[in-house]
Amino acid sequence: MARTRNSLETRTKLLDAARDLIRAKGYSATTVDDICQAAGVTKGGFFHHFESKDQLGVAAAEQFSNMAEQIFAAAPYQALEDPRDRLFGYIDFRIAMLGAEISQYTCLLGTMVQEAYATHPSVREACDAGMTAHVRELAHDIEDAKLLYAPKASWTSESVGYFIQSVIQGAFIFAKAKQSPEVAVQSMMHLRRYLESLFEH
Amino acid sequence: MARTRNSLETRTKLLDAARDLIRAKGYSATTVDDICQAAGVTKGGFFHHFESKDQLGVAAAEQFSNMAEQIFAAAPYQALEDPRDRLFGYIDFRIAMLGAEISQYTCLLGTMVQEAYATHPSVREACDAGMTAHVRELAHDIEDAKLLYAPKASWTSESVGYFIQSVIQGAFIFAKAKQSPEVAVQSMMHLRRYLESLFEH
DNA sequence: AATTCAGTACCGACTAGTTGGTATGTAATT
DNA sequence: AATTACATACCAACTAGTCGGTACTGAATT
Repeated sequence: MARTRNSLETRTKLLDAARDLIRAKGYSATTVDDICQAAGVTKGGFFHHFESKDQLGVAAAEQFSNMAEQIFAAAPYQALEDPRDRLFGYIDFRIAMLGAEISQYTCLLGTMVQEAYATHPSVREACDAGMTAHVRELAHDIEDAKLLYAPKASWTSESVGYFIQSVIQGAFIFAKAKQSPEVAVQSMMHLRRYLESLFEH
Repeated sequence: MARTRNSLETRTKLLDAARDLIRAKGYSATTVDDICQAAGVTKGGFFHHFESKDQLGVAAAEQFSNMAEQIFAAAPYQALEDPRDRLFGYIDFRIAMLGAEISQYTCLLGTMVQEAYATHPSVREACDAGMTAHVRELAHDIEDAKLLYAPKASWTSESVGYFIQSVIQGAFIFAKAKQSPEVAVQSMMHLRRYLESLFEH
């Protein structure tokens, strides 16, 4: 394997491997050796790029957050002019994602923070930062939609953003438990109905 | 240390220790030695009661499920006559629970299944069974409330039951990420508002 | 009532394999 | 020549699980 000696490429390979393995097995059960093998790198290479396993966890959370931002920024619904339409576009987009493999649509941050919140502070913080950033992004459209369709409503757009993410995270748990996205899809449909009720008049 | 030589008591101690440790650190990060130490039992004692760590995981899930059933069966809202009132009683009860310590209100099943779904089939199954049983219990009241207040609605009570649990599970993730139940409370308030909209006329 | 004895509950030292991390070497790039 | 980007070999601590042994129990036998 006369691999091109490309630092960034190796780092990315390690982060991608970590993302996939942690999504499937969790943070603790994923070993550094697992990640190295999946990325085709040796231990020495791993610790050249990351000081510790925890630091890799933080970096993986950051990379996942960036990847998510790009995916949603590039999604077709962003072209819609009405903020309410963009919001429903987001929900429908996430429902459509449930058609892929479980390992493709679950959230690395939600998975990691469950295990790490009490024992790996830096990882917890990185997961929180990533999820909060995503909610903030969403909250823009919610706020704009509120001004147009529900200016007098008592709820805050931020809380609606967190509610949406809670439903999605919870739906992932059931998709994993049932090994099928069916329940998750139905939950997201309920979520959609609720959002419709918030913006009707 | 009263050397009570009581099989059931020792087993319960092990299961209680497992429940608390796994809720805090996750399934993989919780070692058999951890559990033994917390329960005041040696390794020999542990493996006298459980064939393997996985089997303990299954037993812990079952015990947690039973404990939950008892708690909700004994909750004050069960005395209400109107099924819709009981449903809102359940939601309010769960919101009130968020006032306790994080480690007291999070769900062992949701925590375990995230890590175990792909790698520990027996644990995944036990978690699924426990969560499904809880939804089924909830769905009774939802069904009765539907017959009274929304007989023509197109949604199924089962799907509403799963939706409720999804919100709750997702709320736990944010409580862990933020180390505060604030967001979780607000999400459950949104959930309550949605349920109100389902049963109004 | 005392003795036997089989079974249960538990102990703690041990093992084979795994863990995150390190120390050192070396070929490629700058 | 110096630095970077890895590879290899290694380690101390930890991992789930084993195994021979011990203490206690309760029922049957004496």
